[in-house]
Amino acid sequence: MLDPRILAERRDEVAESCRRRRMRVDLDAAIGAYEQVARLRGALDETNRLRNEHQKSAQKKMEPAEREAHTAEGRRLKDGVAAREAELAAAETALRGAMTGIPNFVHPDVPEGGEDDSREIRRHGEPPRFAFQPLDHLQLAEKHDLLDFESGTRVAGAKFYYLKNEAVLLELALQRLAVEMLRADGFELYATPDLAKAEIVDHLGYNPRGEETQIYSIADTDLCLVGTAEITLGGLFLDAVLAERELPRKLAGISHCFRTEAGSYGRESKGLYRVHQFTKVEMFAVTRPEDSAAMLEHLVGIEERFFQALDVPYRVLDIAAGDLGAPAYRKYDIEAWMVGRGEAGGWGEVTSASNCTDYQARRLGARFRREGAKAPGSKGGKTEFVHMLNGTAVAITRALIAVLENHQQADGSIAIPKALQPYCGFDRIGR
RNA sequence: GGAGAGGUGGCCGAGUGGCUUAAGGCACAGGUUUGCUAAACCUGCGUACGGGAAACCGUACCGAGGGUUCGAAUCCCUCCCUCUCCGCCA
Repeated sequence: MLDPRILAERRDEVAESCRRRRMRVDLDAAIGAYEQVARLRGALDETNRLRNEHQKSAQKKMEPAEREAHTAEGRRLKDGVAAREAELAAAETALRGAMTGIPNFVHPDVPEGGEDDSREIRRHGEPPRFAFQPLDHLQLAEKHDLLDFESGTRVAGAKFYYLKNEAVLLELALQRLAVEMLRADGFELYATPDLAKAEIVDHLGYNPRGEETQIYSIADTDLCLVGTAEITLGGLFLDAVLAERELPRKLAGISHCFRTEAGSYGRESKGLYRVHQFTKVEMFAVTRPEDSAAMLEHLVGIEERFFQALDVPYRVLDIAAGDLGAPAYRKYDIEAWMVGRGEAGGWGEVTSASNCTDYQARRLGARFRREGAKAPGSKGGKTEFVHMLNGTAVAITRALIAVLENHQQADGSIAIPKALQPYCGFDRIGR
């Protein structure tokens, strides 16, 4: 969420950001709602002040008639307070509604346009050339008995699957490789809840309910199945006030991810590419405002090192404004080469790293106190909102596609990248 | 799941209707003093919003939400959470 005061001050910038994102948002309604809230809060404060004054004057002996008049006046004041509180609550609800539709600012260097306008900024490795007809990951899985989509469909529904045999060990190996790399880089390791309260989901900028939602809800509770550990890692900082010397915080979280994939059936959704459940190791960082840009580069660097270790060709994209999520100020995706995409292979998204600046932090109440400022318990310690970033270390299903398809051999076997071998315990699938 | 006890400021902890818009202590910050280490004393010390150049002033907040009352940390109701014991269980 943006700060309504900042919205009022920098209205034109926000309007520009909405234009670049191709979103139509009524900014003036939000500004008006904020002014209304401020006005009503002032009125409530004043009414409360009168009421407090009135009560203090009652702390003495009074004649019955005087006492009665005083009591009547007290009732009147109380009703006034209640009425203004109701007005204020309604206005605050309206303001929240207006503000949640407004996306974050956009970094000036982010490319204009939509999905197809993202800018390729780096490329590593070359798509493999096979002297034989390569198979896609579904065919490879069939050949080596690695996946069971049919049973997944029968037991849980379309787009659910079972991993089997070496695929199971590869899932664990990919997790372990990612976790070891992150630990070496100073990340704190977490295994996180797969459910979160709708309120937390909302605070991270995801929409937990409604037609378009990507999020599953648990019936008769206020819980959601998380779409990413970004939600639960971010939730760690609910109403937190951190010391400056604690920053940056770098957290790695393993979770299962659940997505309804509403409206996405039939689009690039072959096999494991788009499924309702997968396992992910997520990176989450909390920084001072001046450090978030460098942290975004750092997160992408880790993602690149991971795919280099898997010996998979990839490219890095600076995502265009029209394709950014509402909380993201800037986003880099990594696309790995996938042999099975399109006619002759293609790039498929495997990771995504976003700098959400203070957009999520404001809603979560995640702040920090500068070193110069006084500690809690003493005077004058202004707090500032932290910046929050997230990035995929590894989304197992998509990494699995890339590994299987890129490392298939002429004899039909699949070579396992060296970096994974210590963790999975084999160097080849098949033969 | 059953039974009991609790949730007060960064921490500990007092507080059963107006004399507390939260005592006292710890921690923290500034100062005074004692020729070391250290201690003693004084002062200050929550968060958010609004007003003010500032000193400061106003309002809200004692787990959350309702209720009673002219007045609630304090009484009533609902919910959440924590702890102890029992049961069950991976």
